[in-house]
Amino acid sequence: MATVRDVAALAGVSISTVSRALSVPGMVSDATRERVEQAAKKLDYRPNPAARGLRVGRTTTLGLLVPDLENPFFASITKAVQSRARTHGYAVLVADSDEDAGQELELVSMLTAQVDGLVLASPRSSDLSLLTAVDGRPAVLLNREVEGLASLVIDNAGGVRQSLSHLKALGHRSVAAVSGPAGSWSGAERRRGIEAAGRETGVEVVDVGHFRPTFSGGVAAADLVVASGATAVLTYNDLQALGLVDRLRHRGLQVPRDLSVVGFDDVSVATLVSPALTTVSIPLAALGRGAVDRLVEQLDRDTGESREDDLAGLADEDEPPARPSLPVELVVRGTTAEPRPDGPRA
Amino acid sequence: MATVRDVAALAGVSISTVSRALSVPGMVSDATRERVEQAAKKLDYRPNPAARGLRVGRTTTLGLLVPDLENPFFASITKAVQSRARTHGYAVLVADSDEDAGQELELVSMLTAQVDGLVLASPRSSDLSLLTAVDGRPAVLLNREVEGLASLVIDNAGGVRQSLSHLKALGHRSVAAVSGPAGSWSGAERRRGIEAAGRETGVEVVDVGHFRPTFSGGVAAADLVVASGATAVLTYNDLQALGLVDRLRHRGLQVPRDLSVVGFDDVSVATLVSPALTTVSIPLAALGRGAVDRLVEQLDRDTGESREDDLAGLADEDEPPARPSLPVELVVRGTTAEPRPDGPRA
DNA sequence: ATGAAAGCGCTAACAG
DNA sequence: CTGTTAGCGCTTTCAT
Repeated sequence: MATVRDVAALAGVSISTVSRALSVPGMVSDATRERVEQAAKKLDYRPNPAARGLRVGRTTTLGLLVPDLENPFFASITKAVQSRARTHGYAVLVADSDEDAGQELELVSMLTAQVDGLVLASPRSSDLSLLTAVDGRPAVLLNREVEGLASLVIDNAGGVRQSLSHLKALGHRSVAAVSGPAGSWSGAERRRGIEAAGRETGVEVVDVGHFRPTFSGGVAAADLVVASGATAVLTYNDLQALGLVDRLRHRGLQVPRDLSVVGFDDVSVATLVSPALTTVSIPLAALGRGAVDRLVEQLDRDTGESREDDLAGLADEDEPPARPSLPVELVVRGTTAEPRPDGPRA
Repeated sequence: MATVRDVAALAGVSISTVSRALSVPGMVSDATRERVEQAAKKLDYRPNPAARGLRVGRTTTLGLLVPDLENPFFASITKAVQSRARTHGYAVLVADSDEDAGQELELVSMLTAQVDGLVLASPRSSDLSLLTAVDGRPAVLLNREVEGLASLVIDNAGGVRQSLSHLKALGHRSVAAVSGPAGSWSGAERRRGIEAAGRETGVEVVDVGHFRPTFSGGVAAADLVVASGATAVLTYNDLQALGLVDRLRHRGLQVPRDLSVVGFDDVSVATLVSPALTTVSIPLAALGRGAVDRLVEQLDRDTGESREDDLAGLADEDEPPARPSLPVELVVRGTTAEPRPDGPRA
């Protein structure tokens, strides 16, 4: 690989001129800048990011930690994050913790050494572990809130509220709720949201317990849902909904005739099955982008923090930037309908 | 972050001793090593990878380039690659080209500067572009072969052969084939394989043309398949198969009663639909692992190439390491059955 | 076995 | 506007 020296030699200037011509173009004469640029192009010169990073103290690399890349939710997040990071000039190091809290923490400290900031998607570790692992370094939590850390979340409560309203409007009076994993932050949020919405709307909510956020989790929940006597069900996520529908079919029950089903996430398979799944759509791309933007903000602040000085600083402290949860949207497809006139089950 | 100097100061030794104690433990006395290790732990010292990289000339980072992270095939590859890379001590930089050949090439040259080697998964660019972009640097192609580059592929021909044999055994005599994107290397491989297998088995193969490797691509192909009069169809991938089945259903045709369908890839949704898809299963994890292993081999060779010298070197040249395509396996599920006794369609 | 010093490629003072 | 120089954190001769 060509270095500054090679370019400098070819252009007949010093290495610092090369550096300047390429990064602060306004600081050199047009003539030399031209020559340097040509020399650089001719040698296919690319500044060594490691060397620059060492000098400047920034790696222009972000770290992204996800629990499972094969989960379409995180695949989309990853796609959005790396795309947005690139537009900001950052590369992204991806690490998959395999849903393991221990590995998660280790990965955080591995990544920490080689990145400027971290995006932690749905981390499984405890609040405290997370706080100490991050240890004040730039980081943004996705789909999780921890006091003291920047985070970006979706409107979980709003999502389940929309679902319940939809079901009520169809005429359902008793709705089952399948909860997600016991440790899930968003699961807890949604459960709370469902209960609140149930009270508000006067719809009876029957919690059938915690189930894994997978197809088989949904299969396992199905029979309890049927036994509950509810005419509709809200699952923790789409995969569960799919498993539930499948189990129902095997039992000879039809969706939505015998039971209405609403998922959460709107993963792409939701439209590939029939009937297509009624579910809550999450702005995945916006989530990923937002996380990167927030992280880059932090990074920029750390760098050029002495701009408008105390005035701007104080204003910021008085009114911290609004940090709303991202809106979600119920999308009604084929798995919801009016309840059977003659009672809950077949 | 703590540096070597901090550790050296705390341990009361020189910085070079710290470096040695931590990387070549056998080169320092047990006593000092102990002290250095304790100091390092106490300060939570982590060698700065960028600095080490600058000195040693290796970044211990690998680059992975994929066309689309949201495609479950590549999500799995990514998961496997980053996992395997970690066991070899490498971090991985992920870049998504959005199926765009132009971006792909640009990303290769961006990544090149900050990684030791590249894994290029199903690259869309031309052979020549790829060759010049890689330009002799360590790289491994996944799911694509280019003369002059290391690559790892699956047995595409074997997969379609198994599919066709299965259909023939069920009694099918005329099978439609939906091709993938015109530029796809594996698509071409499969098409060739189908034709060869057709000749061998005496089954008539009707190519209905190229379609996008997506659900909608399958929907679009469905009517041509029906019109072809074939009693079964081989699609380019599972997503197509799903779309095809869906379109068939809308036309009032049943799978597998009216038409048998075989996909390719065995993505996880294949089992989530009903009937579950008969498809060709690919060893995703092995593919990802294999690519990393091959890349790391190259890297190690470049480093310590003067081990057994000419003898080993010559032996290697005479007999290049076996590079077989990875075996695939047909998994028969619900979308294939005997053809209707009374003719191809309903 | 250990320390001193050079230097990886780059940028940011500091001269001129 | 441009050149010289120091030094980011680390490994690796080269001495001792």
